[in-house]
Amino acid sequence: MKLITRNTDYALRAICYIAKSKKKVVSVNELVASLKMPRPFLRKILQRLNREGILRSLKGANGGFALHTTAEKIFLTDLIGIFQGALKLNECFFKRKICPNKSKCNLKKIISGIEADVFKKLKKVSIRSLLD
Amino acid sequence: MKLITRNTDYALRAICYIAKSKKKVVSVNELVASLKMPRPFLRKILQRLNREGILRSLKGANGGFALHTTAEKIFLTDLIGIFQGALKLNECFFKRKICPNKSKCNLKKIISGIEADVFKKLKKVSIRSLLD
DNA sequence: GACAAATGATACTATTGTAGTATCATTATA
DNA sequence: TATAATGATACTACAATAGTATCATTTGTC
Ligand code: FES
Ligand code: FES
Repeated sequence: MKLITRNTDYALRAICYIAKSKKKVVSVNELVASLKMPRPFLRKILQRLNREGILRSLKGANGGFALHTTAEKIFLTDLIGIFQGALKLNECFFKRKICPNKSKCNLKKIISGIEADVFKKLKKVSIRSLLD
Repeated sequence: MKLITRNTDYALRAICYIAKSKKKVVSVNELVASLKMPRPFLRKILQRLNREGILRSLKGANGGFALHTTAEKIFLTDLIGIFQGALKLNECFFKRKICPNKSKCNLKKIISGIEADVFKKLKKVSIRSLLD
């Protein structure tokens, strides 16, 4: 079971790199050279981050990607939300229908509690806090 | 992201059913009729649980499955371990090699903490505690 | 002993989610 | 206008999950 998939992880590294960079705007070329990630995959990820408002992009020569906001305001939960969908540890499988048990199910209560807890912790993790 | 996959979930329900049943030994027929799960899939799961020492099986007419131990001694983490492998939320993707950063990586520390916490909570959940 | 009712073992298929590629269009700078 | 960048989109590859199908073996009952 993975809490963080590869695209989230790559996104994280790329954003951290950009945040640490002297230059505001960083090209995919530079990112690929430094982070050793597959270029087309990384491009897809960065384009997505641009669409989602985490990064902003500049086209044309000398173009690249920059933070749209600051490292303090980007959270791990944002990235997980984008690339992995809402965190849902919890889902009743009972015949794939809405479960008649839902309200009294013990398991659901337990898992929901864990989920809330995990989310609370992840929500505190900003890019800034990962930069050392 | 799923904390509990379908085979773990089915295993859980089946074990609970057997634990609640008046009869010690319950046949797949009865389980399928009551729990409405796909029969061959459930069989595969039960056979696995037998091999893993959670259930014991009785072959031949009037055969079926019974708990190998008591409901107090079977934990959610056992089932997750069997069907989903060791819980590892955490794994550095850096070029798939062992990461040189491992010791100082902030992200790793955070995720490891969360993992330990989740595991601690799941470890407390016995089948008994799910029976109402 | 024959038959029926059960599980054991094993190999196969289907679906989904993740990971990654390929290509062409568009934009900005020099 | 050539070039260096991103935008958009469609496609392929791989792995994990979910499920099926079949035949062999064991056991109780008539
Ligand atoms: S059995 Fe449906 S939510 Fe638990
Ligand atoms: S970067 Fe390798 S463990 Fe975090």
